[in-house]
Amino acid sequence: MAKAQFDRNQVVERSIKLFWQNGFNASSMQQVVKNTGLQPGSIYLAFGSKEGLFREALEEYARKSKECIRKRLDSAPSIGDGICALLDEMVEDSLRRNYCSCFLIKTQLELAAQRNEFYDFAAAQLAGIEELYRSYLAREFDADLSRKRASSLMLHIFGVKVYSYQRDSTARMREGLHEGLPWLPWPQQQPGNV
Amino acid sequence: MAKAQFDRNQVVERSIKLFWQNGFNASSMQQVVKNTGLQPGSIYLAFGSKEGLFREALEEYARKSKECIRKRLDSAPSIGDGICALLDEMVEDSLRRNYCSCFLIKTQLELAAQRNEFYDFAAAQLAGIEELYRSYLAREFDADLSRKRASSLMLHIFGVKVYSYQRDSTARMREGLHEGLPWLPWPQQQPGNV
DNA sequence: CACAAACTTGAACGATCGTTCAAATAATAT
DNA sequence: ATATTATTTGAACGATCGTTCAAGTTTGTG
Repeated sequence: MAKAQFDRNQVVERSIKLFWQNGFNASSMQQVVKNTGLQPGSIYLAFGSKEGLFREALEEYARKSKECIRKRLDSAPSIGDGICALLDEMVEDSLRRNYCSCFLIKTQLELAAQRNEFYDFAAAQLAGIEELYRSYLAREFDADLSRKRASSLMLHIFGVKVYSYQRDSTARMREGLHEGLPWLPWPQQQPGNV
Repeated sequence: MAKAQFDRNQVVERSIKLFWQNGFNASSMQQVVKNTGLQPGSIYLAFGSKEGLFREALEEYARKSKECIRKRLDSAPSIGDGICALLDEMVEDSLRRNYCSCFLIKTQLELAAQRNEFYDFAAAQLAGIEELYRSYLAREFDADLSRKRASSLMLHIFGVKVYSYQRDSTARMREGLHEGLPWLPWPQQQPGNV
């Protein structure tokens, strides 16, 4: 018997890129064929359907996203510092030429009307990320404040993931983040201001 | 010569509903035919293409959105009160069974990868809305603070438009908004809390 | 009423969609 | 080496996509 000849992980990675960029509906299986180098039959044998491939891509993206947050917060001198670093990365990310917001958010907005499994999954994962932040904040603040600040933080993160599409938005985003999240230990006040 | 027999405005309104709900790609012209009652030929004579109809729908949505903001802020006792009322409406809106976020934001996220005219239009309109808030805030705050608070407000609005898809999110959103926008004259502190 | 212009109709078009499957090929077991 | 099984191939399928257009109908004009 022959083993799988292709690197499943690489196929999933390239599918993440495609689906993340264009969304579910605007990504065709023919683009998948082109981007992965696999033939239709191989894809369908391995993933069953377009939905199957999308599911695996979305799950992998969510897994990596949470892993990334945990790593950052675990390695930071304080939770606040870690969150500042994460927010700063998000703002920096908006400068990339092919900025793509967040795969989970895009999936939720695109597929909300159909209320399908992907919408539910994305919602659950985003809720999981809020819970992740809350649990970290709970190490430094009381339960009530942790909950409130996690909510406020999520509002800002969602905001950044949309605001990033605006032209020359990085400076305004940073200002807005400082305004709305004054309890975070921002590296330094922007010089010569108020 | 015969005049147009159908109500163009009604067709645009129904197209807004369809496109807003499902997005550009997931809305088919056959659904438009079904929802408007018009035949394909009539639609193409009046709007030229799917893009043409979408353009008119998006433009009308943007026009009404800005009008709605102006009305609210003009009729409020203060800018802050008006903004609170608008935010409260957005939070309330998330309880509707067919909540659809914001047509401009959804369009931007869906069509960003193609960098087409609709993406540019949506971005410009959202920038216009931020400018609208800034100009109103400038009546009560100095230029620098108005700019910062308009940015912070937009981050929160974008945040609400995404966060609203989360289950039972209204209470957490309200908390998050109070946390992040403490300079607004919120009607009353939630009772029996901190 | 007759004519012309405006508008509606809806079957049909080519393109592309997601998907299938019989045949070819490659890898393993005997 | 041979048989068997796993995998790949890629042409082709039916469905649906956005769109067209010749024919039919309605409306305004003279």
